[in-house]
Amino acid sequence: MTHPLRRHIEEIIPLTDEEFTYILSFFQPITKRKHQYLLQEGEIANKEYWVVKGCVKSYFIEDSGKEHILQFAMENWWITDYESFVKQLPSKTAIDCIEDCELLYITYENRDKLTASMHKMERFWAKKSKMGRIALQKRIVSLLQNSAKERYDQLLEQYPTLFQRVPKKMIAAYLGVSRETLSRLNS
Amino acid sequence: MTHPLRRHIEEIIPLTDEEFTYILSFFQPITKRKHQYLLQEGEIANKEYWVVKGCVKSYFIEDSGKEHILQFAMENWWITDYESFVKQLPSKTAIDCIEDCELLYITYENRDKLTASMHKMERFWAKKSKMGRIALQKRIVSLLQNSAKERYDQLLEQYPTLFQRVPKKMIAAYLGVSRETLSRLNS
DNA sequence: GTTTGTATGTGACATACATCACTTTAAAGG
DNA sequence: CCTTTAAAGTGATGTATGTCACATACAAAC
Repeated sequence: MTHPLRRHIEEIIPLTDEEFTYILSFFQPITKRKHQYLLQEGEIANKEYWVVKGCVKSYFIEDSGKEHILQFAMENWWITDYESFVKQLPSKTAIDCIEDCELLYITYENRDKLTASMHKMERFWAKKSKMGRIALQKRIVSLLQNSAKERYDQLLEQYPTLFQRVPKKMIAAYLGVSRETLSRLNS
Repeated sequence: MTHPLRRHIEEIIPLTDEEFTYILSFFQPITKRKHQYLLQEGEIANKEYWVVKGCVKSYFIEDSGKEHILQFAMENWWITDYESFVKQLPSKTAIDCIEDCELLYITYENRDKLTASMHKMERFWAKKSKMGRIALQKRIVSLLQNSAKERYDQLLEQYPTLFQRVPKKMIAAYLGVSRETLSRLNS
């Protein structure tokens, strides 16, 4: 059976067996339990994770104690603190497991080596970066244009499974509304 | 005197004279007057613009008539409808000149050719894409975390010249507040 | 220079959403 | 299985911001 990471990469760029073996050699597997962290605020993000199984969130807590979630990542999603990873500076966000997780990670150094030695992977990540930027643009549009209810409905439509896997208060923290308001949206 | 585009690229990657001459051959200059457009909603963005002089905005108008501004671009900034440009699909946004402008543009095909034939430029745009993504992330954080007043102050601090160049109602349309509210923020 | 339009300010009022307090329900942990 | 903790719902109330209406001040256009 094809490796799930290979299937994922081949959605963008076809690979030979040797190429995928080579790519995989740059990754390490790791398992984490619910509530364990992948990155703490202030650490330098020197790994990028790919979720094999489970669900994680990247988030920060403002001084008042309010949590804001920047990203969820479920199966086949990448996650890191992007700014910290790219600039190799302390991260302003943390990443926690919402469920028990199986992950693959690639270190900053290995990603550098892999992109330098394999142009296909440079193109793969360039494409991912473009897609990520487009997704963020859409979220900005949604925040500018839509009410809490509309953003809730959009998210539900786009990621219906998310709502069975994460508590509503995290959905609220992602959408930028209080959990009380979110609780009242359906009525 | 060094060409401003060369100075701009060399902030990221050093170039030889021959390399820059080669790069520049892929660009075309164009001038536009205030209120003219660079891209209309529904067109495919087949050009990416670099602002030599002047100021432009990318925006969309929602059904109610409310304008939302996604990006301003002044001297040394790049602008296009990123999603439309990358996917070569009709754009949901328009791009207009706020002042008389001098621009350089590169077509989609030329950018393809240039990145394919010159790895330095592939890396240049990859870096730009990463930085763009980080900037969008910050804007999301700001929308989730900060009040209208705080967002106003942040923007004023980051781009003080913008406030002398564009009407306040456009600042409002960028920040996601009504122009009336923005007008009351200083008091 | 008059006219027309655009930008900006401001009062009155409406409303979406936040906050606080409390209850109910469900899940996690020993 | 029982205890503790987290999740979710709901009322009462506060507040930031939106909307509508109108006034003033410029700037552009003819």
